[in-house]
Amino acid sequence: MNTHLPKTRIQRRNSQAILNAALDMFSAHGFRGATLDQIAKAAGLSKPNLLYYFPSKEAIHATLLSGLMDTWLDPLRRLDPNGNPVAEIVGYVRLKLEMARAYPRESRLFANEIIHGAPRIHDEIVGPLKTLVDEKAELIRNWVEAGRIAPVDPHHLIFSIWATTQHYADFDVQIRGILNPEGSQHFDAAAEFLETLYTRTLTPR
Amino acid sequence: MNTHLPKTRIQRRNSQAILNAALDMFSAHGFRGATLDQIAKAAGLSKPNLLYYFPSKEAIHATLLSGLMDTWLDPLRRLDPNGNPVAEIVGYVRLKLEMARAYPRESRLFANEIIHGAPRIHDEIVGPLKTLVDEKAELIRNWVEAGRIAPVDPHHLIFSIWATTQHYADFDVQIRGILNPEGSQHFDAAAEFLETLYTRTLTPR
DNA sequence: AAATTGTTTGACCAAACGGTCAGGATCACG
DNA sequence: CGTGATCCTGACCGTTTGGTCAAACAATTT
Repeated sequence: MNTHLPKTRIQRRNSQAILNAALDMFSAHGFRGATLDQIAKAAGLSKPNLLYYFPSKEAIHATLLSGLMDTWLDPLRRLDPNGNPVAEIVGYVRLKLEMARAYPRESRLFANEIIHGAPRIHDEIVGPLKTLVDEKAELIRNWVEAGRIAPVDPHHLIFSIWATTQHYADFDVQIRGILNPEGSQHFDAAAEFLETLYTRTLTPR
Repeated sequence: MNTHLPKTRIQRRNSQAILNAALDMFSAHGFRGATLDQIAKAAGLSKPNLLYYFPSKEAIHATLLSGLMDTWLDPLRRLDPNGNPVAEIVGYVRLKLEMARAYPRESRLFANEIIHGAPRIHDEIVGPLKTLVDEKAELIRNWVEAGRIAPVDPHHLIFSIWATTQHYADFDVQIRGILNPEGSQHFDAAAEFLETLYTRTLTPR
């Protein structure tokens, strides 16, 4: 492609500017809703110049998505079989929520793709993602069987963590409309709530 | 407008066909991603004929969205101050999940709108929605103070219910890719998990 | 300074899009 | 049957969009 191993200084700078502007636009308006002119303008380039760095709109989107996948799944990968089960899972929740706070654009880009049927990352989902999730679900199942956490369906537990944490990024407008928060303070209350939610659910009694 | 009180039989039938086809397209591809030609074709009409029933693409979308809002919030409205607190909330969860199963297109339409900043329903959010949510949050707060449910942040409790239930509609593709379910059986397991999640969280001890 | 390589642009294009319009077909009803 | 209202369509239009291209400009190397 065009973007791995950017050689010159200018290439690195412009590719980065394009990807950043594209992330803004794609996450705010969706793939179809974002235009090359918008992206180019936001990146401070002309449209032909933008297309000098990426062969197509599709290519920019693909670069963003594939670059995102790894980062996005990393917290789950780090769920440690040797740690304290409840602490591990609650820690995972906290990490995911911090990512929703720090990288809402990425979360929305991802959400958009999935809502629309994941046409460009379907293989990633039924492949590596499923493998990883199944592996971690198995780990959780073992914790349940060992009586170290209260019984729960591991897959649905993971889904609920994704849902509750990413919700704060994806539905940001709705939450702000209701809470009227200043800045992102409400994330602290969210963190506390989610910690309570999962601690009570998972602590064996 | 054009669509309230459709007079003739043909008007009723075609308006309905258009809205149904539009719901398909908008929920699958977003507002910008859906085209009038697609919608018209899916509704079995020509594009000019479609525009005989609705003045614009925007109008179709607005009709869908406003028609949806009421239905979507109804379950929350029915949270009963006189019922058993835990049962009321768990019942609300169950209802929302059933809606996600029965009306995934509506859920996605809504999700799409919010993700993209709710440009067309922002007033609804900071107005009626906020009012309703604040009112129900107050109810939950009272339950907490009366010791009838364990202490939780009411707003974030509601958010988590929205997130976990709608997730099964909005992220359907991802969930199917991971679980490989037949039909929508996995909704039963989801219902059981969520019931456990909220029962353990809310039951006072 | 010349030559090579890398970067940027204005002008342009074909396709797709939302929407219009004049007129033709069909229906309901006296 | 006739006639007015409703319903439907092909042809068309202006704009936007993703993308191309030849040529100009800048940087680097020799």
